[in-house]
Amino acid sequence: MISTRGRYALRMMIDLAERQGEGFVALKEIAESQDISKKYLEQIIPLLNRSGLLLTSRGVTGGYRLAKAPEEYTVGEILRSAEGSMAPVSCLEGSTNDCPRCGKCDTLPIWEGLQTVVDQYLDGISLADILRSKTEKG
Amino acid sequence: MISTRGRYALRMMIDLAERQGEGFVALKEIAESQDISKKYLEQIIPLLNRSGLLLTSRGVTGGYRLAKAPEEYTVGEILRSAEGSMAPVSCLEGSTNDCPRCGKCDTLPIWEGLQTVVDQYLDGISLADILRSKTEKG
DNA sequence: TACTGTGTCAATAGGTTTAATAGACAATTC
DNA sequence: GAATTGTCTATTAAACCTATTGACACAGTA
Repeated sequence: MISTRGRYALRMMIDLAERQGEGFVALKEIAESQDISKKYLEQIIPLLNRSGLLLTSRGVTGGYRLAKAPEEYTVGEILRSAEGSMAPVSCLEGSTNDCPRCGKCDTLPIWEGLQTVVDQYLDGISLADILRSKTEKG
Repeated sequence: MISTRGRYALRMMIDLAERQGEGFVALKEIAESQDISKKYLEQIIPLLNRSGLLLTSRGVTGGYRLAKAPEEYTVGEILRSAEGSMAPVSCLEGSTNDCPRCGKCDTLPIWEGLQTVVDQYLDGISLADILRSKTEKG
């Protein structure tokens, strides 16, 4: 289940992608246009920032903008940054599997396959794809 | 993220599938062989039972067995029974979407696609498939 | 320089969920 | 009727989710 952290992060990134060329956009504007608590978004931003997804400007004319072109962001990378991990089970988080049953686990291959399927799907969608389907629809 | 409810349920169903022909298997045996708290499994069983996945026998020789052949169970159906829902976002739970942003939501198509991909993967694996890959491995 | 609007960071809190544990009760067999 | 099984309800400790609050740092502008 994807929490509001990931969903809000994605909506914010889409909003910023739509406003490319407007320079830095204040968080207040994003929060209002997306109808999300600004204070809560504040907590999500560091998660995106430390992955280098955003550019920041401080001061009265400050705000955020995308660090790359919309084509270069995948939904998967955004969600993984915000959620910390998209692993379907905890033993697939991190680089090593610490589960004591790991060697004889009958279900592990299922979770590994699920993770592959999910990652392939989410990494196959870019921010640009989302903008494209928006203009097609409306 | 799949919780222990779903993971334990799946492991229990695999255990029962391996013991087909042994008649009714006591929960105590399953809990011990899978190293899962028997009392916790007790709570998961009603979730599987109300979906008709198990046959029950009470009394001193009682226990559980599969209601169908292993080929007829999919991993998806077991997980959905135990977890309640495999929807990636809450607005896709249930039959109607009550989200007020539903009509203009840019991200909804992404979650719908994710759900489709996940369901197709999980419903493509049967308990018999899991037993098969076990014997192949050793 | 003082002011104002921005981002940054830490702490807190209410609610829900998770993962159990415990105990009373019901059914069945020997 | 004693023992062993399943069934049901309640309780709990910990974690997590979803914010909210407030103090602080920074950068333009008057």
